[in-house]
Amino acid sequence: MYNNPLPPNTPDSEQQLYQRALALAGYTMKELAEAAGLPIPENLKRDKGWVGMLLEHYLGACAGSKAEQDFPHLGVELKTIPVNAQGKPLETTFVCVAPLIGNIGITWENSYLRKKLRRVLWVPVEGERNKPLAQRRVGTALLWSPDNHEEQQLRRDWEELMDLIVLGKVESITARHGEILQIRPKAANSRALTEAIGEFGQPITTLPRGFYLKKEFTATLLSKHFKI
DNA sequence: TCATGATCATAT
DNA sequence: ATATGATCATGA
Repeated sequence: MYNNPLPPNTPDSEQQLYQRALALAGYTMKELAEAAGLPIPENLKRDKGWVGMLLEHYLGACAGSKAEQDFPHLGVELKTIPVNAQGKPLETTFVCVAPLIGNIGITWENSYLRKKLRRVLWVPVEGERNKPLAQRRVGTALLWSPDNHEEQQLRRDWEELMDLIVLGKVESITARHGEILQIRPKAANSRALTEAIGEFGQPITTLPRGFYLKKEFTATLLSKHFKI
């Protein structure tokens, strides 16, 4: 197998990527889909990742890549985020799967979640369900890295949640754990199972989980940047 | 009304 | 089943 080749149109610097993202502001999904020659679904019920894939296309992300970020050569992760008319997030943000086994030697410093969030290109897109997908517009993109405070919040939550996983308490974790990070199911359906550690240290089978950023956190980071 | 738990599509 | 991309939809 070949390694993931970079797309021919991938940006070769962070600034170029950012400028390209800024240039999308104001366009509707219909305009972008038509210009790209892509069919646009009526809604996202059966195409939940459609907006993300469309933006990946425009920004030259490595589609289908198994690399650690969308732009591995730049170390940047792309996140589209659905927002309301006031720019507030309508959904939590999926970051990555929570590892339920094989966590010996895993620390915050070398964690996959930290790596994913080191540098994020946030692209807000109107996402209110009463607005037809075709009419939804792209907002102003934001390049972000966690500041010291944000990093400490992330670290505390990650360590608390990972402790529970390692101690066999994964099935007692709810979305209410964590200040800014939460763990929720991330699966095709409730019958998809994966291996984890049970309350007596024995192997169990449970729903795959993912780390998500809570809405209040992403709302704050977006507003911080756009405030005056 | 809204967050939690559940789910959808596709590629490998 | 796991990874990518996330949003849906129902109970509180």
